[in-house]
Amino acid sequence: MTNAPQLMAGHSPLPLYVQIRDSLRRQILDGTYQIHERLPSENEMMTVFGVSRITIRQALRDLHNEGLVFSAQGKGTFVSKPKAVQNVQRLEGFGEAMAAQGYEASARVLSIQQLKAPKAVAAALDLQPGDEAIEVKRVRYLNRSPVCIENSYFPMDVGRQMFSLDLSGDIFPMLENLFGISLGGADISLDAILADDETQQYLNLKTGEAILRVERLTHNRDGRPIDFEYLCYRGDSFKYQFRIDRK
Amino acid sequence: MTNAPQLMAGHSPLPLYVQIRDSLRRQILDGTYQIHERLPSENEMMTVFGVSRITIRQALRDLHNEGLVFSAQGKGTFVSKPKAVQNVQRLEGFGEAMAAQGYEASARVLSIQQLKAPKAVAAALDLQPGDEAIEVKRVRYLNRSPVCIENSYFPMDVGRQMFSLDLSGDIFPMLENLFGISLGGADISLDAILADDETQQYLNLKTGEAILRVERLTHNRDGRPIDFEYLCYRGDSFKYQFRIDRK
DNA sequence: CGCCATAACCTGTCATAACAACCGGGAGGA
DNA sequence: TCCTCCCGGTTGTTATGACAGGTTATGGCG
Repeated sequence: MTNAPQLMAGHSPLPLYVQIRDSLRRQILDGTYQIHERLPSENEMMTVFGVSRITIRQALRDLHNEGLVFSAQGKGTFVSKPKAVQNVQRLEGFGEAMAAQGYEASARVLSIQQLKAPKAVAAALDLQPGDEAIEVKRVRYLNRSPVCIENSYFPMDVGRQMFSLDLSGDIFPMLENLFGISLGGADISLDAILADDETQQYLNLKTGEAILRVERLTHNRDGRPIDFEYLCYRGDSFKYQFRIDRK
Repeated sequence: MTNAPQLMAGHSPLPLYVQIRDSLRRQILDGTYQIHERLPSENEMMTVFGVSRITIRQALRDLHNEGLVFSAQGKGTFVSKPKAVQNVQRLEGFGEAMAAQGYEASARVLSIQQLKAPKAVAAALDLQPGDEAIEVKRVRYLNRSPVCIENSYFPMDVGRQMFSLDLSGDIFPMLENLFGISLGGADISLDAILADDETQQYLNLKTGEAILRVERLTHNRDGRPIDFEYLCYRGDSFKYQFRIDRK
């Protein structure tokens, strides 16, 4: 068979524009459409996929937001992007991101405890002063070398359930699948600091090395803060990459 | 007069959905609609603004991409945003970003010269090995304190014109307005390093301070690389913030 | 041959219409 | 009283049709 039609009409497991979007994305990523190559016009796609223009445009709009294509009025829609960086626009946990790039990622739990939330944590998680929270400390390994210390704080109703779970894997999929929390977005803040003693020790650092510190506050889809973390990465072995657009 | 209709029919200066989007954004930012408050339903907006549903949805879609609102099927569309961080999803130069937050930003040019592009620069700008490029070195000040050293590299056809310009302001608006380049997006990469001697000197640092290093490759709207920069920020006086979404 | 008008094609915007899926509450039955 | 079912409201998806405005190629005219 060919590459396109037969989008499974009938009762619709997935929206048509999702199927078309994913199909186009696959063809872009596997090189069927090369960089700067023109995609078929919206009209052509209408007949190829057998849907209306609005559906095609919805698929293209998503790809545009992902940075995979760009359009020029009067000319057409073209494949834009060269490479990897890409999907860091999407909220991913450390392990998810690394696995997607073929690294072997693991984690070791240092401690898990219930405590009175520090002021910054309480503010971030929208707690009252004096409220308690769950703290999870972990070390992250990449190819068996320690690269990151992770301090995560959860509100009680979320964190309570963690004492009985295996925390050596990724927490995001756990929140979504086991706890049924739909994650929405995250506010991220980065700066650079010098390693303190504890960090130095766990990351096998010499005195006075630079640390890339990430503060990440993750919300559920309704905007409620779910997870506030400090991530301290070895400056010499980790880069944080992403892509943004102008206007 | 009221706040809504009369969207200037006729020949259309701006698309309707842009006017509606901007109007809603203004009302969200000025507090007319509070956090987590439900916006009028799409049907109500249709009659209020006197346009069709597709136009309303296009406005809401943009606001959703900006992170200002979120929708729940069967319930409605709600104001999400917590606060500032927000618009860092947009590509902005240092001065633009700081001015938007009310800081006094300035820059001092250290040098501008034509040279053979270093290997990493050539790769980023898509140049042949041996090709020349223009290098601009500047120090960035915030409220009169130095906070950042900026090394920018431009391809010859873009950079050549810079020798005769005032480079103490922002370069992005210059590229757009004077050179007529439409900027598209940027790939950004962050890590942490220790200050070298030159950086220490220009940023008034003691020995061995942490530096937040940003590599930023900015493209025009067609995907051609235009500007490759290394930005070295004082770790103690600058944070890089942004927001990302899951799926 | 060169210039310009025009046609063909493309994306951008917008209207109208319909049905699906989901949420909340109220009515009605056990 | 409590549970269930249904209905009205809301967003999600999709079709069809139309016109505006930009780009490119073609072809005719000077």
